Amino acid sequence: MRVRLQDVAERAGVSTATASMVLNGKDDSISGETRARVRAVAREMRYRPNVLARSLRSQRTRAIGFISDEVVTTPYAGAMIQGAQRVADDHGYVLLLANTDYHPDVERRAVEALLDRQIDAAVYATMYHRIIEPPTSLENIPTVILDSRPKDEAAFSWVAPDEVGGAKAAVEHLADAGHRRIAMINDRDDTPAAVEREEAWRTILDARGLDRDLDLLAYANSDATSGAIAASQLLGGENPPTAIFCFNDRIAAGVYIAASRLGVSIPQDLSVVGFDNQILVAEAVDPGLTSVQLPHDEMGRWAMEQVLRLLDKGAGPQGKRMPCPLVERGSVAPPGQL
Amino acid sequence: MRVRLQDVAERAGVSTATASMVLNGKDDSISGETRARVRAVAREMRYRPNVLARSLRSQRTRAIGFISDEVVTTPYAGAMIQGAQRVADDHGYVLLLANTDYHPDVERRAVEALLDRQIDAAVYATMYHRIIEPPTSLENIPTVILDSRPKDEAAFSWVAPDEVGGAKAAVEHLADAGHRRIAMINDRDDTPAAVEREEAWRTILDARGLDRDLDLLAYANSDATSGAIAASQLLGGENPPTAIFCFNDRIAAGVYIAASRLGVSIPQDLSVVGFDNQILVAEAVDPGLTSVQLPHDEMGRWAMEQVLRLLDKGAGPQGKRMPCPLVERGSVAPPGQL
DNA sequence: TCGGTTTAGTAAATCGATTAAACCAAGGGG
DNA sequence: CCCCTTGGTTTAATCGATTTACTAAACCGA
Repeated sequence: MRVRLQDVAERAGVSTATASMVLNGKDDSISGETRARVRAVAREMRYRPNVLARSLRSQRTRAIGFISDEVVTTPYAGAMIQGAQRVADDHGYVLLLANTDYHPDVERRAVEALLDRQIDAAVYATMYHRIIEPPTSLENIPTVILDSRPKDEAAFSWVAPDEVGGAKAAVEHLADAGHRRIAMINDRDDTPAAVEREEAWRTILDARGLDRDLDLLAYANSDATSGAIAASQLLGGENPPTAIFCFNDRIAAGVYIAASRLGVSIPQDLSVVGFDNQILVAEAVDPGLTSVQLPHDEMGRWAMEQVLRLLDKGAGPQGKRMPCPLVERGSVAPPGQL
Repeated sequence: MRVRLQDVAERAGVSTATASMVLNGKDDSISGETRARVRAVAREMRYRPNVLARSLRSQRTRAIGFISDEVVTTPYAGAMIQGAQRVADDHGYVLLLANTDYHPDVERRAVEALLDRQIDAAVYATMYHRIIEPPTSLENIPTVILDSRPKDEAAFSWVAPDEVGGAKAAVEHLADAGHRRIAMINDRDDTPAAVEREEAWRTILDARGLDRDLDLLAYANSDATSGAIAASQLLGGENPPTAIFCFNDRIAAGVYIAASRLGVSIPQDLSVVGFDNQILVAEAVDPGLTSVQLPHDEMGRWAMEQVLRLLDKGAGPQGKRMPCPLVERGSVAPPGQL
């Protein structure tokens, strides 16, 4: 059986009230002697407060619900949880995990379960950047959206990647290397990530006065096989690009495959930039893939820090675009002298 | 303010005792009429019990601590959490996350924090298979070790990959394809994974009467660059192998890189099998990498199921080796006719 | 009609803390 | 000598449920 506050109090010859005050630092009106005795006994008996009882009384649990659509299949998500978890831990908070499986009913049940446990606040995370509408029951507690944006930006705090900034950096990097025909293989889905990255690509091409033919844009599903098909298409044209900016690293891996089959060598004949900076992919290909990093860890941290801000300062909702730095490896070089 | 049981009871004109019994199905001695009324009122008022209060009274929280050394950086871990989480969820349990950062002090603090919250049981997960000694405070509650084995196998339940079985399958697959010179690139660390996979490789070579020269075994760190170096070494010998079994997929990616540089084509001139079946890597290379899958999801499920078994049947500790299936892609073919 | 059993329900204790209010002794001021 | 602080501590209420022990009324057979 665990040692209770009462056990400590008895052994120290005081009431539980006194013991409680001493151990919680509210000991202004407790004599130094008693204070020392209680502390000594508590340590000696290895007393640890029952958080359940404390929370019930104080109406604060120091638990944060972490709701996500898929928990963690990709390494994507891992870093987000990790970032959030660290910050929570540093402040004596604990994370309560739940997932929605992309299903409204499951989501409702999961959120209820968390609220039943009286979580103080929640983080609502998604596996990829999109526009969402969290369950209304979350409006009653501080909630931060992680890796997406809410339909109603005034209702929730949120943090999402700065897709435009990241994509611009990627395309500018290629332009700076001297490329004039920079293609893009985008994802087929109509997500903010796809839309904004493509828009950024267009913006830079125009700003730099570079070629922007129709046949410099191709679409693929987000996997290597599909990426290889799109790449063969681009490279098989009559005036092929000298550089390709890919929606993600898996598509970029497909570009490597297509290039190798066509006898096009990277980076001499073709430069490639990916997105996501998935170490596993970026370092599995040769030469290493230059890629834009999604700042999952930073976003996770920011989300939790924002939760804490909302909790103690009662600050208002806030949105944040997190910068996406370019990570250079060996897949970019000046265009070949054809 | 949330609706309390008392509110329901008042509205229904009964005592909280009655309301509690009705809502918990202990209503043998409650009239059908009262029963119906209480239920109706509860539904109408959207009553949800306060789990904190219930847990305090009943001494059971329906919360399971999930302790891991790194939480989740690799996709490895993701699947383990996922598997465990699903099972927990199905049984009305919730996961409380904590990590140890491979540091005993952090671990102690984390475990204390969980115990303070009165978790009913714990899962102690690691990012890779090794021999561990969980903190003694966990011996007081049902604890299952996930992806490792305890020093004292009688004290804890555990589940770990069947390394030997998986590795044997891989090497046999190569032998079945007709290879007689099957090399292995192993990890340098002295972990169960490395030891057991190498042992399995030896066993099969001997059982099949295949070559087992010293120069068929190389070591590398677990990344592509290091794998490439080891592979060049193997392939540059005077009597090079026709197949390589790699400790993991990242090393296998290195083999691809080395092969491509040496003009050795896969699978015509060289067959490759990896370990881990990391989709990201296995599908990023061309041809796709045949690899042994680590059953993370299954292990996660099993661990949680075992936790539940320990909780309600009070069963004794148990160990389990989870099979590692071989996933075939395109990296294995019969040896070339040199 | 009486003791005994059912039926239907309630009062109060309990889980383990926190905290507002009350209490008591000592000392100082009028 | 009484009142008022002040310091030091305790009493008791409270958080929101569960559960044990108990009661009141109805019923039942002899």
